[in-house]
Amino acid sequence: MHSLMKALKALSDETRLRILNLLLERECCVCEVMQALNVSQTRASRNLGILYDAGFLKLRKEGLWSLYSIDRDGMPEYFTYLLEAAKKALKDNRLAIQDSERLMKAERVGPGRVRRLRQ
Amino acid sequence: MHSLMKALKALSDETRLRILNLLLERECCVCEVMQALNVSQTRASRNLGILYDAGFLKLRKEGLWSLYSIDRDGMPEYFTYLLEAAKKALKDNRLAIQDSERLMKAERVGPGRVRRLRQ
DNA sequence: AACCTATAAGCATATATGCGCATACAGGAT
DNA sequence: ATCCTGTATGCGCATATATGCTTATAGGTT
Repeated sequence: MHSLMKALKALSDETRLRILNLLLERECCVCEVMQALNVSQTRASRNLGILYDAGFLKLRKEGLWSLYSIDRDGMPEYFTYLLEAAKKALKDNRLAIQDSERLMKAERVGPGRVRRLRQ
Repeated sequence: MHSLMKALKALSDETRLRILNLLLERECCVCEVMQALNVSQTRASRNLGILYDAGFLKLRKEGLWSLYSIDRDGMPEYFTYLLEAAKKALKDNRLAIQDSERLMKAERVGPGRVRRLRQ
């Protein structure tokens, strides 16, 4: 039950649902998430970490980048039901759609260069 | 997304998962829940209310009793996935099994008489 | 009417959560 | 080695959450 509670807590947050929405499309690094959601680096990293701890994500390091993706093989069977529910609920969500669009334009550069690009 | 978040928040609590476990078996009144979980009246009532507000339960009044049950027809489609996940995760849970056993012995009497029965 | 009884709601309090700021850490480049 | 860059973490603060105690409400009984 503890694992389920942790998973549910992890999902019951707007930021993290939005992140999940991105990762349901493809693997992302922290800097892509922060661009797509338009949130701070701290916020992106923290919430990815929470989803990771809950068991939804796996992490792959590539040079400087931390690449997160959904850990379909590693997670308990019943997590799939939770993902399915999230998928259904996010399908027509305005915010989630916007995020997905911004993800397409996002570049794999970190906060430093993002800051510069914005000026 | 707001509805999903509310649903997930409602489920991400031990007391409420235990309550859901009972209601997956059958309709219950508040006093039966408090006996099965061995918690205070306030706690049983509050958490039933939270599950109700989130959209999982329906309420039927019968005399003094408030009878809560899972609202399969009234809830959004994707809630079923959440219930399915909870069901799977609770299946072998020690606490949940104990609760179910105590539910069988519970009587449809409120806190007043429960207190007296215990002496 | 007065009195029980089952449930809900207000209030106070302890604990948990989310976030930004600043800083630490680690891989690459020079 | 130093410097830059992407990510993670400690700290403090504001807000949210869960719970018990007490009180209110409403149906039943006598």
